Parts: sequence; C-alpha cells; structure tokens
Amino acid sequence: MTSDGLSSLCPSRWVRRKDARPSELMEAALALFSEKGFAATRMEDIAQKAGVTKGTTYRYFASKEDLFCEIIKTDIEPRLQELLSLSESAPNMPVLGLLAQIAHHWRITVLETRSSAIMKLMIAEGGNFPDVANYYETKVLIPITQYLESLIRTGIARGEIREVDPQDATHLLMSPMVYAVVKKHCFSDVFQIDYKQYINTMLDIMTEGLKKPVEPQPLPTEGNTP
Amino acid sequence: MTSDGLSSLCPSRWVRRKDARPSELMEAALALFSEKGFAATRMEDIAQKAGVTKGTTYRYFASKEDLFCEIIKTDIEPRLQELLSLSESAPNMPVLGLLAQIAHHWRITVLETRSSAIMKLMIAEGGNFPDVANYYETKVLIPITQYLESLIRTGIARGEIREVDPQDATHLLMSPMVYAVVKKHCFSDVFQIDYKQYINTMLDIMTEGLKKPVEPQPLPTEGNTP
Amino acid sequence: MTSDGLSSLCPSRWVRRKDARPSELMEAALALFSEKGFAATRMEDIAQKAGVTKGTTYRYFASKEDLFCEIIKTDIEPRLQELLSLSESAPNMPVLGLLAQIAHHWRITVLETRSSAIMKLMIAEGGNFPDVANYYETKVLIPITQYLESLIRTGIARGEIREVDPQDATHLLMSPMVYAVVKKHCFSDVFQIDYKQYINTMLDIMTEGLKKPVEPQPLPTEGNTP
Amino acid sequence: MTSDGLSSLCPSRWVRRKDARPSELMEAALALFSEKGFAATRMEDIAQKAGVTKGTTYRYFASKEDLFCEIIKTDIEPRLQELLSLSESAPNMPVLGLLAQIAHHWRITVLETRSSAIMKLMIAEGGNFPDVANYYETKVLIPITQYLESLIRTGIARGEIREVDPQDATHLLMSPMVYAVVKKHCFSDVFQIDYKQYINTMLDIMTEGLKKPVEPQPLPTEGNTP
DNA sequence: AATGAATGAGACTTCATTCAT
DNA sequence: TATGAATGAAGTCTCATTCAT
Repeated sequence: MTSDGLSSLCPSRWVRRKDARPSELMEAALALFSEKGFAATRMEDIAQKAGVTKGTTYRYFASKEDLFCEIIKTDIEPRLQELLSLSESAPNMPVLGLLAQIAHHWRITVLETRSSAIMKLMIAEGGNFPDVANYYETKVLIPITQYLESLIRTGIARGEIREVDPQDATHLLMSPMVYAVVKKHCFSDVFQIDYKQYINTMLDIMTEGLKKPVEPQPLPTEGNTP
Repeated sequence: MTSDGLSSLCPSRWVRRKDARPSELMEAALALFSEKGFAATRMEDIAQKAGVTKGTTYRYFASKEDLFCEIIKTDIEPRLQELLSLSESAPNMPVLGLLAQIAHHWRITVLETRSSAIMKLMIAEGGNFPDVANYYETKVLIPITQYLESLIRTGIARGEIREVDPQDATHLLMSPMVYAVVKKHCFSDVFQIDYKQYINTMLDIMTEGLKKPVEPQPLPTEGNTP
Repeated sequence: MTSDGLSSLCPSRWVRRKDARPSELMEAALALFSEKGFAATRMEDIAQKAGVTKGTTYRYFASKEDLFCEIIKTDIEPRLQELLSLSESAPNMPVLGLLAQIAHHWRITVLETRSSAIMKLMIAEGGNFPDVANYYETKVLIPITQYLESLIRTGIARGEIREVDPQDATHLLMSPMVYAVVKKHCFSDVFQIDYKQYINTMLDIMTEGLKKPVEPQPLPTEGNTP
Repeated sequence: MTSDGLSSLCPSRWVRRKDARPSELMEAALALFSEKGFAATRMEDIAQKAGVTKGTTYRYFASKEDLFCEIIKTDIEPRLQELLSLSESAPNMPVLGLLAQIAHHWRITVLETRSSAIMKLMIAEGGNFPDVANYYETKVLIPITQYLESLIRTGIARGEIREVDPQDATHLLMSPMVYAVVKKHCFSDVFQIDYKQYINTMLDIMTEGLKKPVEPQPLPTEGNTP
C-alpha cells in the first residue's frame, strides 16, 4: 500500500506464507542436495531458491541435517502406503504379471518424479546419516526386498517361475531400478532413456528369463503353445 | 621380508617412502571419500590414515580436489587396458558366453576389489567434479556401453539373441553391476550377497531371457542362420 | 480484592493489561538478566516469562538495552527517596545507632527483595552499559558512600567513633552488603545465611571495632562528651 | 629473509610460538572477559589482542567456553597451593595476627594482580558455567571459608576472640575482599583505594571488634567467668 | 494492541592451504 | 623432504528487530 512501485520491485519480501514454507524449502533443498550433494549445498542457497532468507529456514527446520531427514521421511511415508495397497490389490494374479504392474507403477511414481532424487540422495549421502539410512533401509529397502522375494517364491511354488535362487532373483529385479536412478541423476544424458520402453524391455527379458518353460515333453498327446 | 640386513647397508633406500607415498595417500583417501564423502573427509584424516602429516600431502597433490581426480584417473587406466584386451581376446566366441566371461571378470577385478569404491565415488560425488565425471563417462561408461551394445547387436545378427532393443538390453546388462556396487557401499549388509553366485544367477536368467529359442517349429528340413 | 463483581460489570477494564505490562516485563527480564546475564537472555524468553509474545515487548521498550536501563532506573528512584527520608528522619541519634538502623533497612528493602538482583546486575553487567553504570554510580553509590562517610566523620567528631580513616571505614561498612548480594546471587547456597543474624553480628563487630573506648575514666579533671 | 622491508611491516605474522600461545591467549581473554563479559567478547578480539588470527585460537582451545574454563582452572591451582602452605606455616601464632597476615598475602597475590579479575569473572559469569562455578566453590570458596571459620573458632577457644557467631564472622572477614574486587573491576575509580591502607584499616577495625577485652580490670577482688 | 513470520547482521567454528623450521 | 603452527575464507546457526496481519 505504501508504494506499489516499490512493492513490484521486491514483491516477495515480508510475505507470510507459514503453511507453504516447509514444502517449498524441502523442494528447494531436495533439488540442491540431489544436484550438488548435502555438504556442498549452502543453507543460503536453499533459502534463496525457496524465496526466503537464511534465517527463515531455521523457523521450520532445526538444522541442515534436520531438513535432510525431513525430506526423506516426508517422501517415504506415502510411498509406503502405495506399496501396501498395491500388494493387497493383487490377489491371485500371475506373479510375473504382478511384477510388471509393480515395475510400471514404480516408474510412474518414483523414477519419473522427484522421488527418484530421494533415492539418489540416499545412495550418495546415506553414509553420513546413519539414522536416516537405517530408517530408509528398514522402512523401504527391506520391506520391498522381502515383498519381491515372497512374490518370487510364490511364483516358483506355483510353477510360474523357474527354480532360481529367490534372493538373487530379487536383487536382479531391483537392479534396473537402481540403475535407472543412478543414470538419471549421476551422469549426463548421453544415452537418453525412454523409461517406459526401458521398463518394457526389461520386463520382456526378465519374464522370458524367469518363466518356467511350458513343460516341453509331457505326453505325446497334446501340443503346447497353442 | 624387508630384511634388516639389507636396510642397514643401505638404509635410506628402504626408509624413504617417497615412491610409495602417493599410492598410500590415494588408498587412504579413496577409503575415506568412499565412506564419508568428499566434503566430509578432512585432509588431516587422509594424512593420518596414510601415516603422514597434513603438510606432506601437499607435496604430492596440489589440492584435495586434485587428489580426488588422481584417484579416479589412476584406477581407470588399467581398467581400460583390460577392457580392450578382453574384447580382443574373444574372436568368435558365442556372445552370451563372452558376456558371462566379462561379467565374472568385472566381478573379480572391480566388484571384489577397491575399484568398486571408485564407482561408488563417481556415483555419489560425480556432480561436483564435472571434469572427472566427464572423463569417467567418456573413458569408461560410454566405451563399455558401446562395446556391450555392439556385442548385443552381434548376438542378434548371429541369431544368438532375440530381437530386443539393443540399447535397453545393454542397460539391463549393466544394471546388476551398478546395483551390486551400490549395495556394497551404500547400505548395511543385511542381505549379504555371495557375489559369484549372484552373478551366476544373473547370467542364468539373462541368458535365458535373451537367447533365441531354438526355432520352435523343428521341421527336419532347413537349418537357421548358418 | 480485585472483585469479580466489578470485573463483570466492566470487563475490559480488568482484562487489558496495558498498564501492568511494562512492570511485568521488567520483572521477568530482571529475573533472567540476573540469572543468566544480559547477553544470554533472549527477548523471547523474557516475553514468554511475562506471558506475551516477542513483538509485544517492543511496544514498551525500544530495545533490549533500553529494557535493561529501565529496570535499573525504575528500581533506583524509590530507593533514593528512602535514603533521603532515612537520613533526615534521624536528627541527633548516635551515629552507630543510625548505622544499625540503615543496615537493617537496607537488608529489608534491598537484600531480601528483588532489588538485590539489580545490584548483582550492575556488578556483573555494568561494564557493558556505561551510561547506566555511570547513572548508578552517580545516583546510588556515590551518594550512599558520601552519606556514610559524613556519618562516620560526624561520629568521629562527636567522639562516638575512633579516629579511623573515614573513607576506608566507609568501604568497610559497605562491604558486607556487597558480599551478601554476591553470595545470594552468584553462588550456590552451601552456606545459607540468616540475613538478620548476619547483619546483627556484623553490626556487633563493627560497632565494637569502631566505637571509641569510654575514656578509661582517668582523672576526674575534665569531662568528655559534655 | 625475503624482504626485511616487508617483514618489518608485518612482523608477527607466521611466527611460530607454540609454547607461548596458550598463556598469551588466556591473558588476552581474561582481560577482555573481565572487562566486557564473556558473551560480549569475540574470539577474534581475543586473537587479535594475543597477536594471532581467529583460527589459531582453536589450535589451543576447543571453544570459547573451554578457554574460559582453562583460564579459571589455571589460575586457581597455584592459589590453592599457597593457601595450604600459609595455613601450615603458622603454628601457634595468635589468630588475629594470622588473619592479618592472610589478608595482606591475599592483597598482594590476588587483589593487586590479575587474579582479582578471575574472581570478578566468577562473580559475573559463574551462572553460565555451572561446572566451573562449582569447581570454584568447591576448590576455593568453601575451603577458604572453612579455614577461616576454623581460625575463628580457635581464636574463640583460646580466648583471643570474643564469642561471636563463627560463621557470620567468617563472612564478615571475607566481605572486604569481595568488596575490593567488585570495586576494582566493576566501577569507575571515583574513589581510588589505597589497598594496603584499606586492608590495614579493615584489620584495625576488625581486630578491635573481634578481640576479647583484656579482662576488665582484674582487681584481686572478684573472679570473672566463674 | 498483539502476534509471530521474516529479516539479516554477526558470532562461532571448521578446515583447506601456506610456510617457517 | 617432512612437519605442524598459522592463516583466513566460508558456512552454520542465533537472535534482536521489523512489519504485515
């Protein structure tokens, strides 16, 4: 009111946006942490990117480390909910079909969103945040691993999947995910990946590699692969 | 073994560590960088771990960053040589067999050595060292990727491999490597991996998933792609 | 006594704290300044202790320093009035008796009230507030010192007190006061002091040490104290 | 050697004085802490006063607080030794004489040296350093208090001192010390004190006030204190 | 009049790097 | 060549103060 001329010059100063600040700050911080690493990111950069000043950051997060942890935890909770609902929504679907569904869901909700940056962050900085790394492992990695492994075992039991080592097969299923995240965040985009196609190819090959051949030589009566 | 008899004859020769220093320092630095990250590692820690004092480090490396770069480059050169010799040593071997050989060779020379730490370092810190990251991509990632891709194309051309997208298949082949490194260096060892078995399972599944089925309509008449 | 009957008739009158605020804030601030020191006390702590928020404090005091100064000055004025009335109320009383009266009056109005905290504050923080320290010296210390010194001189002139150095004796009279304040505010209460008894003992010893021996009644010739 | 012209301009830079630094820093810090208070003293000021730069300070003291504590403790130890030796060196000397000796010794070794600043520091800042304050009380105040009290009791038992409350009398003996320190460090020198004379006057008055009258005219008639 | 979010100067502390010994 | 004391730039965090609501 004092002078619109001035206010248009510095529009955002002294604007009170209590509710929006935390997520804005976390968004800014995630981008910078993921890009430059935790240590190389200055609080002032984060604040600036979020459109506030240094001090404001500390109204919402007790420390840089706290900010880091909040980012991780805030993102993880919804992811966990999804995992649960997915695993329940699929009663007796063929295992390999379910795996395909999971892979694409992960692609859409993680790989193609900023959540992938969280994963990169954990990979790159986990060592310096034992608590968060432990939390991440306990709440995310281990449950997912165990869930996938149980799927594989089910598939083997049902005769859908060959008799492979379930643990190694699980790791193998997860590796394209990790690879995609690393590729996306750590190196230049010399080989641009079409994620959808990439996941499809991966599913094609994995399915082919895992599926049990349809009992090639049973009785001379019927022919397979109709 | 460092024979006191000899050392008393020619003491300075065995006492001076001049030649060993750089590699000792790089060894120490690699361990710390990989464990705690570049920024969180102090020059003094490195020096201490190498058994010298801070100042000495600067006799061999102009700066912390220089030390980082030297570590990467020093390790990369021999790796590149191996890659070349491997690719040449395999004239007409079946592609899938060659891939298996490469995988185990990588396991033995990278995954199970400290070279895996280099890879982790590049993943975690590459963003802050564009020069090194670029060097790493240009000299390591891209050549390997292209080499593998050419193998896949060859395999397809020869009829050994199904008609999959060669680029995606290449990424898929590399992903278990990246995954293993991340697993080894970034998270606790809840699921201890037996690397040899892991690679074998991976090769089993990949081979099965990639190989061209032996012509489903086995009429006695003609032979395939001679 | 603040009659609920009345307050229901005229609520706003009793609800608004405007008039009480400054003293509440000063009270809170004095307690914290005295306990933790000026610098270590945050405006927010003061506000909280007074039951308001940070911003409110600035409606009543221009700055933290201003608040400090107001505390001192507000407390000093009434003290000065008392000093004056005391010194006037005692026309020709024996000096040592007057000193005893002053000592107990000081005990009751200063040592045993929060005013002692003011004195501690001046001792501890005076150096950083030259204006206030100067004010305190000019308005409090010097007048009291001079008043006491004049009493001593009177006592000597009247033959009630031995011929001691009046300045040193004055300091000596004041020292138990300073000591008591320091003891009360700066150290734990290992030796709990009964202030009344402490002052009495002090008066006993001082009186005995200062009083002129009753002229060992030599010859009946001349009479002192006519 | 590079250029005497320059070196005379900045004579003290890059001078290595490992052994002298700690005491120089403590000296500088004590002066500033005592003058401006702990909080208002910047590490850089201390460093500058000691002729070094900010960072150097941290080679010798882990933190500002650590520096504070070291100052106190370093000064206290020798003082304690003195106290012990004094108390032992006085076999059967009259108590009041011993007190006089102690008072002057304290004047010379504490009041008239920088040790008095330590005492002022404890008075002003003790509240923020519970550990040190506790140490100071335990090692200094309480032993001294107890020692003096035991002297008073001895004096009373021997008939040298009147039957006063020993605790209050002890406090009274200590109060001129505290007063002198406060006077010296907390206020301007309006009334310059000649410490030697001040202590003498104090001893005169105290002695007179404490001593047992020489058995009022022991005429052969009646016996006192039956 | 009261609130409390936002500001920004300033202090402590760290640590890569320099350099006298 | 090796040492480690000294330097000083830079970053985190605090908190007195401001001001839109």
